Parts: sequence; structure tokens; C-alpha cells
Amino acid sequence: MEQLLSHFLGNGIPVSEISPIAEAFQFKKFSKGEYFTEEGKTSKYLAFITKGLVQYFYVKDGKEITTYVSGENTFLASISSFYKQQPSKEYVRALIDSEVWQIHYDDLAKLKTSSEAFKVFYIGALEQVLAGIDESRSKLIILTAEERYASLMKEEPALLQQIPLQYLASILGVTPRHLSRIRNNIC
Amino acid sequence: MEQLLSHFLGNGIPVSEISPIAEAFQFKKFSKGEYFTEEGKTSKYLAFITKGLVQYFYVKDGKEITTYVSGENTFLASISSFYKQQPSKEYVRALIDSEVWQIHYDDLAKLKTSSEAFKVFYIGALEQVLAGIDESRSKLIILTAEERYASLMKEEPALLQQIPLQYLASILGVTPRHLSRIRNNIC
DNA sequence: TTTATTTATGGACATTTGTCCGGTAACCGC
DNA sequence: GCGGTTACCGGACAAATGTCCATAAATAAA
Repeated sequence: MEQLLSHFLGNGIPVSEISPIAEAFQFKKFSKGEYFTEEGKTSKYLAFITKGLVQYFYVKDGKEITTYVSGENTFLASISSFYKQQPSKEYVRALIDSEVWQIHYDDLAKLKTSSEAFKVFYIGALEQVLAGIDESRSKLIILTAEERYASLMKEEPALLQQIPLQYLASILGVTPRHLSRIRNNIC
Repeated sequence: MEQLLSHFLGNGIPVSEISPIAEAFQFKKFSKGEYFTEEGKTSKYLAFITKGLVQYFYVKDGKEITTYVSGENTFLASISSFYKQQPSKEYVRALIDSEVWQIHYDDLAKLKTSSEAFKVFYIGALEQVLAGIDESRSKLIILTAEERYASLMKEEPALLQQIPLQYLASILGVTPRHLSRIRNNIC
């Protein structure tokens, strides 16, 4: 709970307005392997990860393709499904035992109209996430898999050590076989 | 001007609140080849394209790499540079003579605090853009270049006819030589 | 501990994709 | 119209990446 509150406080929400915001979030644990979102189901929750690690992946031709992995103190959502309120095309699951604070789509809608402080906070959060995903998208086009690996090593070294290499290969868009070659080249 | 107003009206801005919002935007023409954003310069404007076509690209090893092309009735910004107010890593230029309505970063900041209607409109716009870019990012990982070409053909056939194939190849992440092979396979 | 299961590595070969190129057609400025 | 530029195509070869696989190490389960 402190983690959630301090994230709000650290991003402009004044103490006086924090109660109704914090109360809209519910605590939930996810065991390793448990699903936050499944393909075909409409994602109803946006969450803040206070502990653990989650994996975003698609299933194509029976194979899992990981698109992203995110850790503590980040927001968690099957973005497209949540905002369009359409069936998700992706799965999101806990890679290790995790803990999140989640808010229901309808409660978020209420906060978006009722709380002034939340609106400002939420706009800032959206802009930040948007900038991050836009950069990530650009890197997929501009950088080679090898350069993206080096970039990840630099920016998220902690994350890399927690992720099985097969998932990392998938995020980079190469096979584990090729990631092995890349690691040989760099290290 | 009607295009801008009708976009606002069509997205929840009431007539009574439209004046201060519309007045924050300035009309500007960009001739073919003119730059909206350049590498190294911090992007100060967010714009709405009412006419034309713009190209987003990076320069790497002296070569241009196109990441996106967008057309009429879409928003235009070097997202990461604009929101972080940091020097841009990318260029944005008009592919054909274009017309936009642009708002300065500082004026946007004012609108974000002064206009209730704008906040709600802006949150919706951000959510929509976010969902779009997230899907686009996922497709880069999940789909092959050939599948992305087919996907673009289906979703933006009008755009494809306006874009020189070399830019399209770049967006897909392949060389023009290989796009030629892809087109041979499909057609 | 012992046994399975998962995970990472790297060889050998096939496939995909890039590089370099030359040719042709379309478009633009004078 | 004409010369120059740009866009598109596709051949030939090189480089990058994938597939299939066997092995060894690490981890989880019994």
C-alpha cells in the first residue's frame, strides 16, 4: 500500500485528495503462471505492480511470442483491450509470484470525471507511457536485434537477469538460437 | 478550420467551451519537403493535420529510416521529444504540401489546467493514440514483414497508394529489394 | 538424493534477407 | 521536348537468421 501511495504522492496527487483515489484500487496477488489477461477476454483492470514480474505474450501458430516483460512500480494492462473494451489478442501472466493494486474500468471512468487531481495525474501518466511505447516501437524499426539487446542491457540490466533467455529472444524478435550468437558476439 | 472544429465537436467538446480551445491552435502550411521536427531540436508543437501527408524518419549511418507516415485528420508530433521536452532523435517532414493546426507546448499546458472539457477530450485522445501505438508495436514483433504488408494493405489502402514504395519498405523494416519480393509473392 | 523437466549452448544445414548492381520507365525543371 | 533525377524491378551473390538437433547445465519435483 505504501508503494501505491508514494507513487501517487510522488506524482502530484495532494494528500487531501488521495483517499478516494487509493480506495478505488484493490490489492490482488497473482501466483506464478496465473493470468492477468487472456486472449479472447476483455481486460477489465488496469493495475500497478508492487511486487513481481509479468509477461505479455501472443500465441501464434501454437507458439508463444513474448512482446514485453514488466516489473515492479510499473503499470500493467492489456492496453488495447482495456481502452477499446474489446477482447484481448494477448495474454498477460505472472512470471513469478506477484502483487498488484488494480482498478476496474468503471471505477477508473468515475475517477476520470470526479477527481481533479486524478485527471492531472492520469494525463501525466498517459503521456509518459505513450512516450515510452513510442520509443520502444521506433527502436524495433531502427535498431537491429543486436543493438536492441545492448540497449536493454544498458537500460534494464536488473530485468534481464530475471527473464529466461527464451523470452528475451522473443522480445528482441529473434530465435533463442540466434540470441545465443548475439551474446557470443557482444560478451 | 471546420475540420479542426468538427473533430473537437465530434469528440465531446461542447460548443460553449470550444472557443478558447480552438484559439490555442494556429494554422500553418508546410511545403513538400519542409520539416516539422528535426533531429537535435526539441519539438515545441503538437499538430492536427487537415491536409497532406507527413513522414517520420530517423537517420542512421547516413541513411533515412522511415518509422511512420500519417495523413489527414490525425495528430502529428515527435511524441518522445514533445512530451519529454528533449532534443528529438527523429525528423518529421511533409511528403506533399500540407496544412496543419498546431498548438505550442506551453499553450497545451495551459489548456490542460484551464479547460475541463479539454482535459476529458485530451485524456480520450491520449488513450486512443496509446492503444494504436501499442498495437502497432505488437505487430512489429508478432507479424512478419509480409504479414504487416498485407495488414497495411487492408487497413490503409489509401495511404499506401500515396507513399513511395521505398518508404513503405522502411516502415515494414525491410529493404526495397525485399519488398519487391514480398509484392511478387502476394500479388 | 535421485529423477524429471526446463533452460541454455552451439554445430550443420536450409531459408530468408541484404547488398550491389544494371536496366527501364516515370516524373520534373528548364 | 530534352536532360536529369527519382522510383521501381529483378538477377547474382553474400550475409544474416531460422530450423533441427544433440549435449550439458540448471532447476524443479518426487
